[in-house]
Amino acid sequence: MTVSVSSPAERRRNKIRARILSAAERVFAREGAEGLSIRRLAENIDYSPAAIYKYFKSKDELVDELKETFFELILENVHRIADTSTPFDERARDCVATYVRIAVEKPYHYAAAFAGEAASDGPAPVDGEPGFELSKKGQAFNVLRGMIAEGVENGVFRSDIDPSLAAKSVWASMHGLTMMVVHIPSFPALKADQATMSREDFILFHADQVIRGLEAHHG
Amino acid sequence: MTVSVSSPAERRRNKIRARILSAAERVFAREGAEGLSIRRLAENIDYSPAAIYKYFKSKDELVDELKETFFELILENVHRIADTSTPFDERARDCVATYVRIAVEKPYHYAAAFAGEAASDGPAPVDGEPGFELSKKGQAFNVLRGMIAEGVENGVFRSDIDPSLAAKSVWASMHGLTMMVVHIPSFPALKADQATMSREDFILFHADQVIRGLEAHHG
DNA sequence: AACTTGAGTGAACACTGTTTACTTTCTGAA
DNA sequence: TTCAGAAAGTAAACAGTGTTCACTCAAGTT
Repeated sequence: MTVSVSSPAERRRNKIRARILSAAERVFAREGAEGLSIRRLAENIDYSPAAIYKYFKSKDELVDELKETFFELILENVHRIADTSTPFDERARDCVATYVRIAVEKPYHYAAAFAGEAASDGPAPVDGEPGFELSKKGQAFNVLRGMIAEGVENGVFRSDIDPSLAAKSVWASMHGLTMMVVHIPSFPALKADQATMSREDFILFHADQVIRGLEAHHG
Repeated sequence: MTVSVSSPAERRRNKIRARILSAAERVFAREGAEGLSIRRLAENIDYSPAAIYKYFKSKDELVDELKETFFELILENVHRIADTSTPFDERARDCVATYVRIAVEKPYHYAAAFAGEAASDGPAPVDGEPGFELSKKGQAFNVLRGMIAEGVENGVFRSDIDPSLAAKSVWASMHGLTMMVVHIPSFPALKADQATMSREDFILFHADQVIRGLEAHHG
C-alpha cells in the first residue's frame, strides 16, 4: 500500500499540467482566448495537440483555470487591503483602485472572467446559491459586503442599506468602470478644451461617486 | 441622364443586403457572434457563402452593422424619454431602466457592442475625439451629459460636478449593472433567507444609488 | 512474464472565415 | 440592337480552428 499522498507519476503529471497552463497564460495575457489555440499551444511546449486533451477536458476548461487563478490574484490583493487598519474611506478607495488596476493589467483575463460566464459554467453562482461562497468571485464579493456592513455599523453609510444588496450595486459600478477602462484604450479622455484627466484620477472620482451614494449625509 | 437617386439595381442590392442583415439578426440575437457563421447564414438565405462577401467586406463588418442598429434602438428609446416633460428624477430613472431593459432583451448585442470595441474599430471614439459626437454611442452619451448638466443647473446635483466627467462615471455604473444583468442569468438573486428582489427593483435601486452620488444633499 | 494503465501521437472529422478563378446575368452606351 | 464591361453568384480551395479515434510505446502492477 502506497502511503505517499502524491506518487512520482502524479507529481510528474501536475508538473506538465502546470507547464501547459503557464504557456497558455503567456499567450492568453497577450492575445486573449481567441489568440490562444490548442495547436499553437501544443507547438510551444513541443507536444501534439491531442496531448493537451490528456490534461484538460477542453479548451474552455483550460481557460477557466486561467480565469480562476486570475481571480485569486485579485482576491489576495483586495483582501490584504481590506484587512488593513487604515481609515475606512481610504481602505474602500484602495480596494476599488486595486481591483481596477489589476484588471487593467490583464484585460483579457478580466473580460473573459465575466463574459464567458453564462456559456461555460452554466448559471454562474450568485450570492445565495450554493457554491458561490467558495468561489473566488464569491469571496471577493464577501469582502465587499463586509466593508459595506462595517460602514453601516459605523454610521458612515445610511442605516437602511442592506449590505448584500448594496454590495451588488457597488460591484456593478466597479465592474462597469473596469470594463470601460479595460477595453476602451483612451478611456476616460476628456474634451480637448478641458484638462485631461488621468486614469487613476478618474478611478478615484468614480469610487468617490459610488461611495457617496451610500453615505448617510455629506456637505 | 438618370435622375432617380437610387437605380433599380441599387434598390435591389439594398434589398438583398437587408435580407442578409435580417437573417443575421435573427441568428445573432439567439446565439451571438460565435453562433453566427457565414456558411449557416448563406444557407438560410439560399446563397453561397462567397456571395455574402459581395455585400459585406467581412463578418466583422456585418456584425458591426447589427451593433449599430442595436444602439440606434437604445438611443431612440432613451432620447424619447429624455425629451419628456415629466419630473427630472423620474426621467433619469426611466432612462437608466430603459437602457438596461433593452440590453437585457438583446444580451448578445449589448455585450458585443462593448466587447468588440478595441478589436474591430481600433481605438473606440471617446468623448472629445473626432467621430464620437456622431456615433450612436456618442449621441447616447450626449443625452446623458445633457441630463446631468440640467440637474446641475437646477441645483439638484452638486455644483462642482463636471457633466462630462460625471456622465462617464454614471455610464460606467450603468454599463456594469447591464453587463451583470445581461450575463449572470440569476442576477441579482439574494440570499435565500431574505426576500428575493426582482430585477426591475434592483435596477431602480442601482439607478437611485448612482443618482444619489450626484445629488447636492438628501435626507 | 503477462497484463493493465497512462502518455503521447498522426490522421482524420467537422467546423470556421476568406479568397480565387470562373460563369452567368444584367446594364448602359454606341 | 449589339456589345463591352460591370456586377451577381458560385464551386473549390486555403488556412485555420477544437476535438476525437485508433494506435504505439513505455511504465507499473500483479
